[in-house]
Amino acid sequence: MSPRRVTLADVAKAAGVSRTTASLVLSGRGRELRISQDVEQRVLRAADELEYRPNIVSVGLRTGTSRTIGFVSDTVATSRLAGDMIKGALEAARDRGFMLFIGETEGDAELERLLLQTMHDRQVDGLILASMFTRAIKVPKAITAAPAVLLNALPKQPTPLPAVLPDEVEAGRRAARVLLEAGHRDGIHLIGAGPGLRDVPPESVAAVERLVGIREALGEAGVKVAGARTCPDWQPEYGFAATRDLLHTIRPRALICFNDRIAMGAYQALDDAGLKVPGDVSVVSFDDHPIASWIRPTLTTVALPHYELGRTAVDVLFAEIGREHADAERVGEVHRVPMPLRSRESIAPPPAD
Amino acid sequence: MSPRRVTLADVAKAAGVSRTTASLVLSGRGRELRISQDVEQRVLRAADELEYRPNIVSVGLRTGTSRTIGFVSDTVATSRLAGDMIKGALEAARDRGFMLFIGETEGDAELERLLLQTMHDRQVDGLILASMFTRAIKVPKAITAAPAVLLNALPKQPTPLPAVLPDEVEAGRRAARVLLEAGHRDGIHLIGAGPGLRDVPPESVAAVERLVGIREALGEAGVKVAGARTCPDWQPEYGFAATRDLLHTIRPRALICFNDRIAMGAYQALDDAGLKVPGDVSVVSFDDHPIASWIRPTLTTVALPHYELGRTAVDVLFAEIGREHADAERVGEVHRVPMPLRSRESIAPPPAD
DNA sequence: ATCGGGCGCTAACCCGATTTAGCAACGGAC
DNA sequence: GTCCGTTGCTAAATCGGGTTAGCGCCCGAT
Repeated sequence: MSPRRVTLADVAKAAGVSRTTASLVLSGRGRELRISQDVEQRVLRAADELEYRPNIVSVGLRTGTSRTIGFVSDTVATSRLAGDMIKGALEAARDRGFMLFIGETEGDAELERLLLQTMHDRQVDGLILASMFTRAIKVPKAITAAPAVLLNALPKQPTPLPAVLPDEVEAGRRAARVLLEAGHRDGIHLIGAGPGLRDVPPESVAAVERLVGIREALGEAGVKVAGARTCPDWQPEYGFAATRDLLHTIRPRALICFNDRIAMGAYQALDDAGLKVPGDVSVVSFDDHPIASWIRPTLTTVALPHYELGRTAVDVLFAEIGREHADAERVGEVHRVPMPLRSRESIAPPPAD
Repeated sequence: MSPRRVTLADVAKAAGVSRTTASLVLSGRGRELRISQDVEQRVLRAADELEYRPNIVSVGLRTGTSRTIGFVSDTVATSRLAGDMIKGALEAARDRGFMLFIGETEGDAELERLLLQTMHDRQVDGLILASMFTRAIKVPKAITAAPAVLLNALPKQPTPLPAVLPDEVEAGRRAARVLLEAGHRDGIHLIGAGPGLRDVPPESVAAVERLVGIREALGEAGVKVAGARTCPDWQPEYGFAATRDLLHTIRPRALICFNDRIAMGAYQALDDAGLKVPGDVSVVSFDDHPIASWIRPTLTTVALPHYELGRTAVDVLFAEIGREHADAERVGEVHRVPMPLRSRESIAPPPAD
C-alpha cells in the first residue's frame, strides 16, 4: 500500500557513496572521521531529497536503545485525576524525541510483571512507575533491567530508585497558613483525617503528610485544631456525612478538607445547615480537582501539580539514564514538587461574634 | 548492569541445535516442518529454563511488525474526561499482546505530522486517531502509511478509514424517552443547544446528533420542545446563566441538559430559585461525568461509553490490519457504540398543577 | 549396486542501521 | 626510489531474530 520506506542504502546510492559514509555523515561524525565537504553535502542533499528517516527499530536493534520510555501505572491513564501527569511526561519525553509506552496494572502484581517484561522485550530505555494516589509500593524485581523512577510513590523497602512526589507537607502548611492569614485562630476543623497522625485512611501517604504540615503551621502560630473527622474514603458522600455530623455538635469557623471531593460534600452539608461559605465558614482544600472551580463559591485549594510531576519524573529518569554505572548501594533521592495554592472565593475572615 | 538477555542463539546452543531449528520450534512451525518430538522437547525445555523471551525489536526489524499501535489524540490522555477511552484501548490491545504508544497533538497539525512520522519510524502496526470531543477532523495525509481508525471523530472528506463513534442520536432519543416515560409532555426545555439544528456550539457533532434524537423521540410522542437555550461553551457557568435566564421568564417542568457540567450549573440556578429537583423540575443529561453521581440529587444521564469506544476502536483496527489489500476507493464504515442510560434520582413525574 | 524420495535438520541470507578495522592514493622526507 | 603518515573512504561484522533453499542420511524399489 505505501511505497517502501527510504533506507540508508537508498541515500548512499543516490549520493554515490557507501552506506558507511552515509551513516557517518548523518550521525554527525563525518567531521571527526575526515569525510570531505563535497561528500558530506552530497549525502545531506540526497537524504533531504529522498526524505530519508532512519528506521528506529533498526537503530534499536543495533544500539540497544529505542528512544522510548515506559509509563507503568496502577490506574493513572484511566483515572481522570492524573491525566496531566501523563501529559507532563509526554511533553518532556517529546522534547527529547522520545515516545511513551503506556501500561496499566490495576494493582495486579502479576499483570505488572508481565507488563514490565513486555516493555523490556521492546527495549525501553527507561521506566516510570507511577501510582494514582501517593503511596508506598513494593518495587517489582523485574524493574532493575532498566533505569527507573517512581512517580507519586515511595518504595516500601529502600531501593536505588529515585522518587518524584508532591510536597504534601508544605501543602499542608500552606493550607493552614491561608486560614491563619485570613485571621482564623479558633474553630478550625479538619474533614477527612486527623486529629492524630494515625487517624488517616489506610495507605494514604498524602493524608499523613498533609496533616503534619497543617499541625506544624498551626502549631507555630500557637493555634490548636478544634476538631477533626476522618473519612473512610475521600468521596463527596463521606465529606457530606462527616460535615453533617460535625454540624450537629458544633459550629465551625473554618474547614480544612483533605481533598476537593470531600469539600464538595462539606459544601452540601453546610448548605443544608443554612451556613454560607465563606461568610459563616471558610473552606480550604487540596488537589485542585476541576470541580473546585465549578462549585459555588469557587474553592480555594492547594493543587496537586500533576503536569509538573510527570515532567519531573521524565527529567529525573533521563538523569538516571545518563548515569554511567548503577550503584546498587545508592539510596534513591526523593524529589519533592511544590504544590501551588489556588486562591478562590471560599475563604474570608472569621465572622465577628 | 543487568545480565545480558537470553537470545535465540543461547537457547539453540543449550538444546544442541541450530538457531533455525530453535526458531522453527518456538514459532510453532516445527510440526509442519518435521522437527522430531525429541528435538522439539529439548528446545522448549531449554527456552523455558533460560527464560527465553524473543526480542521484539529484532522480530520487528525482520518482519516489519512491532506488535504496537499508536494512539494519537488531540488531548485525550490529558483531559480527564476520556481516560477510559485509553483504558479500553489499552486492554483490548493487551489482550492481543500489543502495546500502545500515546501521543498528543493538542490540535496542532504540524505536531500531528511529526507524531505520526515518529510512530511510523517505530513501525507501528496501526494507528488510532482520537478526538476528545466528537467532531469532524481533517485526516492527515501521513496516516495512510499504516492501517488506521478514527475514534470519536468523523472525516471531513470521505476516506477509506473506518470511524468509531458514540451513538448520539439514540442517546438523544433515550434522554427524551426517559422524560416521556415519567409522564412529561409539557414544559420540557433544552439547555445547551437548540431548538433548531443550527443552534449549536461550533464544531459540535454531539450537539446536533443529540438534538436530532431528542426531537425525533418527542416528535413521535406528539410532544413539542417548550424552549431551548444555547450555551457558547458547555461549562457549569454557562449552564447556570442559561438556566437562570430561563427561570426569569418561565417555570419549566423538565430540563434536558446537553451535558453534565451544564446540568451542574442548572442545578445551582434551580437551587437559587428555590426549585427542587426532581419534585419541581426533572433533569436529564448526557456524558455520565463523575460529578453526575456527586451532585445532589444524583443526576440521571446518558453515558458516553468511553471504555467501550476505546475497545471498539482497537477491535476495528485489528480487523483493518487483518484486511489484505487496502482499497483506496472504499469508504470507511462508521461504527456506532450505544450510550447507556444511567438512571438516578433527578427524574420524577411532573408536579400536579 | 544404484536411484529416488522422504525425513530431519541447518547454512546462509535478510531486515536497516552502527561500528570496527583497514585499504588505496597521495605527498613528503630521506 | 623507498618508506611512512595522512587523507578519505569502504568492506565486513554485528545486533537477534525469520525464512528460503538445500544438504546428508536412511530406506525401499529397481
